[in-house]
Amino acid sequence: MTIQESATTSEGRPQRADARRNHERLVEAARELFEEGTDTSMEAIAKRAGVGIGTLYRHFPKRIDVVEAVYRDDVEQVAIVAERVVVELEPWEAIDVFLHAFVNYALGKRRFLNELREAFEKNPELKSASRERLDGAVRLVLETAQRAGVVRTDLTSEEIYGLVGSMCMSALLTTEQCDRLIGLILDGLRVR
Amino acid sequence: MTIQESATTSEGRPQRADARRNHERLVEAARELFEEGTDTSMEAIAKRAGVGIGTLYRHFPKRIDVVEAVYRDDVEQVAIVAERVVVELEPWEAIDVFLHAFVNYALGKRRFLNELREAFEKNPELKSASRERLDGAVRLVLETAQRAGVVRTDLTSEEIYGLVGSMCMSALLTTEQCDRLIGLILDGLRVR
DNA sequence: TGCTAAGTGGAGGGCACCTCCGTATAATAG
DNA sequence: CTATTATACGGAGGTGCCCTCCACTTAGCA
Repeated sequence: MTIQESATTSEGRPQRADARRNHERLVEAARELFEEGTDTSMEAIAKRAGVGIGTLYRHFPKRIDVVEAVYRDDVEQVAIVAERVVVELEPWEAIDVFLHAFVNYALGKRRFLNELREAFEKNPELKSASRERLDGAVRLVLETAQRAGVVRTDLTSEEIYGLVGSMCMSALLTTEQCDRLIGLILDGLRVR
Repeated sequence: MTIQESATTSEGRPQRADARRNHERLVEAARELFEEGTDTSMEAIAKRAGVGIGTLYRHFPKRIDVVEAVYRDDVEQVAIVAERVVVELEPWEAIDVFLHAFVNYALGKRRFLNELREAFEKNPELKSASRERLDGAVRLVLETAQRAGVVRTDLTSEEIYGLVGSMCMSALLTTEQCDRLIGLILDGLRVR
């Protein structure tokens, strides 16, 4: 668990402005560095965020807490994409854009599967909460498309989630193969 | 690549007896320690093998080389089980015992999937060679059972290998679930 | 404007991977 | 059996990483 979940700690004053800014910078820096491998050092993350190493550790007591924060943020981004596409795009376009964003998210996770497993073990709430959030995002987009009649109705969000998720996690498929398979899945979903 | 593949280097004298003994001890010690997590230190491996740290590094220049050696050895063990069961056991018993040994091997690999991926990347020959060896082992046992008429003939070794392998690799299944599923698969294979 | 809780930053402890090189010894030749 | 030498051993110490600690700084409030 990181120091705060929202702008305020559970009791007492609101978090100071500089602390909040640094927190955001650190997550941002960590995500950028994780893009190219999980073997980034804590020092590198702090440096990139423009803060001291002590500050990094104040916000994230252990290395695994940084992983967790980046993961939480990624999940949030995917969920936000879902909420945006259903109001901003046509139903079919929405599911198309969303699934690609989802795959993009999931493929990134392949890199630190081990670290993620560790984080899940340490904190089961993380697993269930993010799973719920992601499943809700898939459901939102899928059901919108289904109600609009552009996607077949004999599939549930869990099935889509499971199919796409495990496809991305498989060590046997390349990124390109996953991309092509997403096209295939979309074709299969579409009502003709 | 470790220092030697067999008893002799590519040219020149045979390897010294003490070096050979230490090599075996090191692989043995590493396997035992890896059983309970890949975060074992090099010092711990050397100590358990009863050799100095320098000796460990003489045999395995990088940490990943130890992982590779243990993996090679594990694959070899599975292949040897295959060769033994086909001559020592009845055909049905043979496939039963072998598949359990195979699952046992594969489940152990879940622990250091990341490290293994790294080893494969560094040395593609490792991946193809072990895959070939394992597939050959499955084929030997399967075809023996098929010729004896105790196993259905409409399945190939690749299919069994893929099915059992991916089942074991899935992060979603527990060891117990895999064990039960192996029973299921065996039931499905048997000619009634 | 001054007070103080909240926050910052980096020196340094401890541990892990790996290198280097002086010492020891197995294998061979005389 | 002894001498020779390539081969192998072992561990002190270099480097880098995770993390702790605490003296210093600052945002936010009265």
